[in-house]
Amino acid sequence: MEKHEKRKKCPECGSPKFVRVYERAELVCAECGFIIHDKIMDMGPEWRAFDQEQRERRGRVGAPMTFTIHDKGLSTMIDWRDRDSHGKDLTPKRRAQIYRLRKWQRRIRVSDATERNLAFALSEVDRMSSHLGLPRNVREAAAVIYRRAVEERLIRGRSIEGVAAAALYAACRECKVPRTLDEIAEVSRVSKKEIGRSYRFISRELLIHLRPTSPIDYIPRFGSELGLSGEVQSKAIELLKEATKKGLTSGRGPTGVAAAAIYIASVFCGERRTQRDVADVARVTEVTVRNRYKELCEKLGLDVEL
DNA sequence: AAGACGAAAGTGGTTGA
DNA sequence: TCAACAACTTTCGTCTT
Repeated sequence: MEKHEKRKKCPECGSPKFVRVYERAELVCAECGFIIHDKIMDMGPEWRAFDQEQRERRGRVGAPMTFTIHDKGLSTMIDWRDRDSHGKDLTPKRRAQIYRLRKWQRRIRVSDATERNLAFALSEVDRMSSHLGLPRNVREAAAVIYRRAVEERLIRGRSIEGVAAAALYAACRECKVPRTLDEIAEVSRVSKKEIGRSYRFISRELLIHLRPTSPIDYIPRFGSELGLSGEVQSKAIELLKEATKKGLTSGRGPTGVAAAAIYIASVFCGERRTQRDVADVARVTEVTVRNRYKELCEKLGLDVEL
């Protein structure tokens, strides 16, 4: 049995220890925090089954269905070549028939405006996700939210891009892979302001109630970007749990708090990063890092020896 | 020379009348 | 609709390593 299990090793530090973070769809090296694989939720199609039992248990059949293609990837395309399945030319009569079929398929598939808009919106979601390197499950979640928004007729008067970006923002938070409004806005074609407005609107109308983003959710990403070990990240999370208990995080920007925790943890574990570096990945200023870090030190009674 | 620290003024968004 | 407000940023000068 065990022979088949090739021990994976971290490409960064060679450690065989990993921490699985399902909610974030990440496989994180326990030693250095390197993100091995951010798509562990996407385990591929179950196209093959090796015995009768597996065949019966197989959950999905056929090509995988997805919410990110406007017709859920289930439509059949008529080939554009005028050949039959053997590659022979079609008779003129047959060609005319196929031509008419193609015409109707086009009309049915993306005929009305809503279908076309949906297709466009979902391609936008996909484009933005690619830019941000988001795992597939987040894209699916965003697509589901967008579809619901369409069904509830919430798009009228709002831009498709705005709502698409808002759906993605919501999906990120839902999946605990938060991105800031700024980050979304950067890869979007609309302003941060509009995304925020759309987000508030659809989350109210669709009754999506998301807790305010926890600074803890930012730790793996920031830690990884700074090349910090799992040890530092655990320490930072520990710090943040303490801080949350004492109400130090409410009313503060989660990225700033996360940055401060990372900074403290990095110093603590002898893997120091400068305030500048930490501030950069968290997209806040050094001043904010300092202020949060001062608060944390004082109120948590930490002795800081640098 | 680079990083840390802090004061002071400015910015954009929320809130409550 | 507007003003007060808190969080955060920008800028800049000083201190520390």
